[in-house]
Amino acid sequence: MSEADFFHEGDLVAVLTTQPLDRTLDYRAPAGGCFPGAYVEVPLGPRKVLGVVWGPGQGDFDRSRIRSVIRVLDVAPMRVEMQEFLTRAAAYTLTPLPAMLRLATRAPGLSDPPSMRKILRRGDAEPDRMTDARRRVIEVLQEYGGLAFTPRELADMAGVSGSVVKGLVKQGAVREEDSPRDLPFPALDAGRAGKALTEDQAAAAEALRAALRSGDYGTTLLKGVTGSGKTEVYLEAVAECLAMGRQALVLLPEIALTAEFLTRVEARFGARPAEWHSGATMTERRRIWRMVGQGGAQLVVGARSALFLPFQNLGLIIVDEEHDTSYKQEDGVLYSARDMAVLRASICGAQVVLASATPSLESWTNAEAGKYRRLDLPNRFGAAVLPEMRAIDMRAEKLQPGTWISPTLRSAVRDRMEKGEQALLFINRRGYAPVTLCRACGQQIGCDHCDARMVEHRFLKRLMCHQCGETKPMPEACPSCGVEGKLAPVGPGIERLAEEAAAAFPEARIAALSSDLFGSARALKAKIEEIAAGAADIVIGTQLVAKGHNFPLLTLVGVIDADLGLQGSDLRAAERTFQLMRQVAGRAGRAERPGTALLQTFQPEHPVIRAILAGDEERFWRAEAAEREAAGVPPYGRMVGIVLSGPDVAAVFDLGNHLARNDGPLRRIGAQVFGPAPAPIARIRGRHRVRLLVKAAKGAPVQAAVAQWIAPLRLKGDLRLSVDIDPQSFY
DNA sequence: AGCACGCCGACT
DNA sequence: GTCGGCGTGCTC
Repeated sequence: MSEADFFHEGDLVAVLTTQPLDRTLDYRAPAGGCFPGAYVEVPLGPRKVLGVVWGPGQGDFDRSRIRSVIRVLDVAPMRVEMQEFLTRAAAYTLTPLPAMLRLATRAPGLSDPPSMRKILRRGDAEPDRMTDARRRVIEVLQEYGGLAFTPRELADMAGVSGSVVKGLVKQGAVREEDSPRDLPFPALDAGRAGKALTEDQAAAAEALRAALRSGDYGTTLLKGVTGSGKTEVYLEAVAECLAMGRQALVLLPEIALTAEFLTRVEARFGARPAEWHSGATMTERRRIWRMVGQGGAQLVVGARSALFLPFQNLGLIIVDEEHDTSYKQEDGVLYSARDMAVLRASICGAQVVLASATPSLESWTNAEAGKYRRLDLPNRFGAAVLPEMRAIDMRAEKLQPGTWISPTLRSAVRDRMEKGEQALLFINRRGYAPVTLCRACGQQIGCDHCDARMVEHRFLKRLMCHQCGETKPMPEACPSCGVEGKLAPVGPGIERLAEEAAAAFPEARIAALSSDLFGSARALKAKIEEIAAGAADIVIGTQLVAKGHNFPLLTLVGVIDADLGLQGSDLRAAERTFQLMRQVAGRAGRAERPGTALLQTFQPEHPVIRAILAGDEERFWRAEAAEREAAGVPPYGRMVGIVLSGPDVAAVFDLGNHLARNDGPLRRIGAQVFGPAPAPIARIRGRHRVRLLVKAAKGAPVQAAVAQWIAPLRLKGDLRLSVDIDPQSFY
């Protein structure tokens, strides 16, 4: 930072606060001046708030009313790259900049001075009288040599009360010292030898190292199944980054941030990295935030919000399991960690590694288009044994209305149970939103106004399009084949399917697995471990959340509705089905007994189903890509979700209709608006939610148009509006 | 986000 | 008369 950028006392500076104001406010620089990027405390009305000196003051406010910055906080100033990152992330996600700043300052005690704490060492004096308790304290201090303890730690380790320690301090047998509360993280040794790599792994690692040495931005899609050594390969890139003196960040989905993973990192670098996750204590968060900001943390392993830590010299971001949908969703601000990682890296000249066995279609497309480098790791143990995959043609099956397990699948399940093996019944989406289809021809009832399927609305007794909200009465005969009485709502929820399975197999032990059903990821993980050990005959779930778990007894997977997503309602459903097949390939069954997968489908000849059955990955991606391109949906088109919510349904719908009617700014860029329709989660904590979907061409300036579109809104009462750029689900 | 200001209904 | 509901607007 040059001298010219310095603000002297009394100069006007623009300060961005974490308060939801739509602009920066002018203040006078404090005594001693300040640099741009300084974290400051400023007066705002009767309060003191946290802010960042964003640049020179705008000077458009009555000078006599401008107040002074109270003080500059004792933390490393925000770098220009971070300012740019926050600004562009705010613009991309249509989030107010102050909300973005909040994400970047989510550590407690930023405004506290670097605090000191008391630590205890062995003193020179001897206690006047030696007791058992006193002896134990002194023994602990001697045993650990030069180490110092907090009073609490020392008392606990010696098994005495705090007053014993206090007494010793008073007599000088134990000495008190001040020590900074936030210490740098232990240095990581990038020079240690890593695990021996295969030729393929070594080549991939070298490609990543070379990319890092360029010092420029670049993104690499690192594709490899579990067991292909992905982690070893990207840890080599981390080593190179650390050796260059730059910081590295490894992002993991929250559930994958395990002690096991950290142990591997520790084994590679000889010390534990900083761990940033939702369970971290206030003290840990503050230490990480400060140390990342002043270079006292070389490597952070963390959940998505770690992207907003104040790195000073970030050289590498790993996004592990990049396809994981939990990378979207964030309380407060909606952003995709994968996209934000790429944005942050492109601003600060860092490399991104997107690692996955089953990349998202977005990343696959970017690699195909040459925007990302692509590295494929072949399985160390030879080609994965894919399960034997067959389609069950549901048009030929005789099913009772309201049931979903076909006779063919049923007998396959029974067969496994008789052999003492397990079966998984897989539903590739959550919730309960039955789709109406004809059991004679397999055709689904589509909406006349858009391409989405219609869903039965149980209260209205009509069909409703969950994309545009259009309703129509349930027809008697199938509009496609004319057969009467064969139209039925299809689409089980986990609970409904569990009931059906319990009725069909009364003696079976059934485990229903849904992330909604478990309070915590830990409880879910424990349940999965039980199941892997054989505690259930039939497992019903929406995903195989079992990273790193083998299911030796699981030899049958039944996909209840493989058609979901083939007609544009839930884009990721086909991806999830395909990913499940890959996961099953790696983890289910024993070598001598590879699993079987049965896909219930009404469209066995559909190219996507055929690609899944053929087990041909590239063919699947191409078929999926073609479907999406034809439909003009992501990644070949842009979508934006607008969710309106409020306690009064009518008011929420009124607002939705008002928006839908006044769509001038959207039409000007050739975008369409669908809705209002009930949001995927139609009610949360008494608030009704309604969604509008904006669909635009790929290059269209959709953020600007949406911003213009919603700008004139005045949200009355308890109405809320949130914008979801690139939503994950569209049904 | 807070917090004050201000304009309407049920009380001492 | 006044206490208090929360709609509206401001904060450099």
